[in-house]
Amino acid sequence: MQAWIPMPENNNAFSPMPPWPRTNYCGALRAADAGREVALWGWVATRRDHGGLIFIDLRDREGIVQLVFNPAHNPAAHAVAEGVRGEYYLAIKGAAVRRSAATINAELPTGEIEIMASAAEVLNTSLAPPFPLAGPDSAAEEIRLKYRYLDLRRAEMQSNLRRRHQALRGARAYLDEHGFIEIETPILFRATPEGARDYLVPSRVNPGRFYALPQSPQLLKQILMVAGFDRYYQIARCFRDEDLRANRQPEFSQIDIEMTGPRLEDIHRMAEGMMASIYQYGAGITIERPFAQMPYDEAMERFGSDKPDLRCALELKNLTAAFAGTSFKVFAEAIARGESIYAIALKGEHQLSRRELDEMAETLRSRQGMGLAWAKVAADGWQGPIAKFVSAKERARVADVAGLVPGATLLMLAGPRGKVRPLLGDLRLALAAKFKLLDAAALKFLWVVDFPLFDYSEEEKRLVSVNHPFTAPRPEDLPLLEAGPQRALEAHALAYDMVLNGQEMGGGSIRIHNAELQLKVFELLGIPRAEAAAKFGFLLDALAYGAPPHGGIAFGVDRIAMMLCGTDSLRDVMAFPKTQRAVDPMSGAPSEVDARQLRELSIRVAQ
RNA sequence: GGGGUCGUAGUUCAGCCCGGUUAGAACGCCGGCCUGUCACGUCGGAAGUCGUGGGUUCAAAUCCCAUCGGCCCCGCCA
Repeated sequence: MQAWIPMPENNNAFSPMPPWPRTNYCGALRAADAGREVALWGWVATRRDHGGLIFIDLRDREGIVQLVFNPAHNPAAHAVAEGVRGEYYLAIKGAAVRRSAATINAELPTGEIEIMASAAEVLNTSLAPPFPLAGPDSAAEEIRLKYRYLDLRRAEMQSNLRRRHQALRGARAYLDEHGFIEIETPILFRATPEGARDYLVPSRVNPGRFYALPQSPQLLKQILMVAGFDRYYQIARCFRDEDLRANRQPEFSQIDIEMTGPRLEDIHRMAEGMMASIYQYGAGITIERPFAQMPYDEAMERFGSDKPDLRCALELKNLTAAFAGTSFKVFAEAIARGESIYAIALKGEHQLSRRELDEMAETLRSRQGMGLAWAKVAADGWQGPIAKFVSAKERARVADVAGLVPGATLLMLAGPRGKVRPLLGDLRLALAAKFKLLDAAALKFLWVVDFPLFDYSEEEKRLVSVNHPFTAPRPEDLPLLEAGPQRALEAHALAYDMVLNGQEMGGGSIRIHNAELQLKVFELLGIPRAEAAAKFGFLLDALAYGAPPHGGIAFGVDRIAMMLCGTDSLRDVMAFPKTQRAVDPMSGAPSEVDARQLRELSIRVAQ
């Protein structure tokens, strides 16, 4: 960290306001502006000094424009340009003139004109930037984050953040138009059980007590429905104290939406309309509606994922029945244990080498403890290590189920269905990437519906919510909730995810608006009535006062921005993200604090 | 918490396997020359805690151990 900034040399004429107003953005000038007198402010992108003539590319948020300093035309301005360096901030005046045919730069939107400078002032000097600001990112991420103000000057980051802004404009425009009211909810809220680890904030005036930063405004938006706002939205900041990933930051934004009395299709049509507006504003793309819909069970069965990427036609095949009675020991034993055999069949044009197959099998064996069985399908039988254990009858049945043609490669896994399907789902995506089966330009939207209400946590030895504990079950499944935890696992939820190209864009549910049912769900989750009353009493109370049926959805703003910008990293669509260890290299957060601050908060740091 | 990978001028990287002169390149920076460049050109120059600490060795950027940091992944997280 720099202890002090070296005093810039020619800064004796400090003027807090530019000497003249700006008439145009540099990058917004066009051929049609030729002949105008313009006044510009901007950063020096590059300077090309020909000894006499000096060219400067001046940059602002709209782009760059070429300035020409000619000593014969204006010696004073030329003298200023001689002393100028990269990232100096200049104010200039001059005439926009059409370039001669030979000097037009077709690479630049402003390339048909240039500015003959008649006056120039240095509003601020600059140290030499620590990394190049032109072109794509060419510096380590740590350095980009430390000098984020410079990184954000780059055209790519300017474009990403503006696209994100446009996307949010699209969301707001749609929601405003459809009667949704934007309401802010507190950042200082209370810790609740379930879900992710909370960020805690100590209370000075209540020693020993803590606020929690909201993981989402879930409970508050439900209470706003009880309060009668009928339709609510918010671009909400959410906080989760979990380990980071390329697409996970400790604080992130959601478009949070709730409405009173919706049917499932009301929410879906609304969300599709909003997404269409986002794509229209954010990318100028018109997306097709309504979106396709697929039950969770089907998604898992066909694609091994609850967020299938439909850009790829490859599907999983259930071969359990085809191998019934097989003499291949591994499969026979799996079937005897009640397990399943699933497979992916690659077409003949997608060949894997023996080495690739072995590596794939080795990865599955070492990481998952699963044995991959593979076979290449020839006209007269199968080839591969297991071929000799498979009878002609079985081959025929498998060929039928999996639609095998000669030349195909069959990749099979045997094991518990809950394990085999997701593994093959991952394999499917890896194969799709390897053989370039994904159309990069396609936008395959999908609603995944009919999620299970509960899952069983081996770790905690209890039921856990698949979505969150406020998700309503399907009405026809209510009796299952009364029949104990085992039967409750069969219950389905009125929950849905919006999936785009294999990414979860958003998800939501119809909520429980009945206090008794809510208590029942808490009970199934192993939360005793007393604890529920202590931690969620305010919600239960609210539900008891004429709470209307309600439901909603929340979208990941950052994910949406990533899709729109075509980047794989959240950090490229956030202005000030944190590193994988949740540190901000620019400000140094999180930092130690004064002993006095800790004392006021009644906090002692354990050694 | 675990696995992988990277860390060498301001920046991006080579050198590391196989230890041995003065640790190189490009871009950037500084200075000279240059009136149509747009990644200007050209001549010259400065610039290094080889992440840090320890060990092995006559000798370590290079081999070993530990540690810190970036990134990716698993766990975790919807």
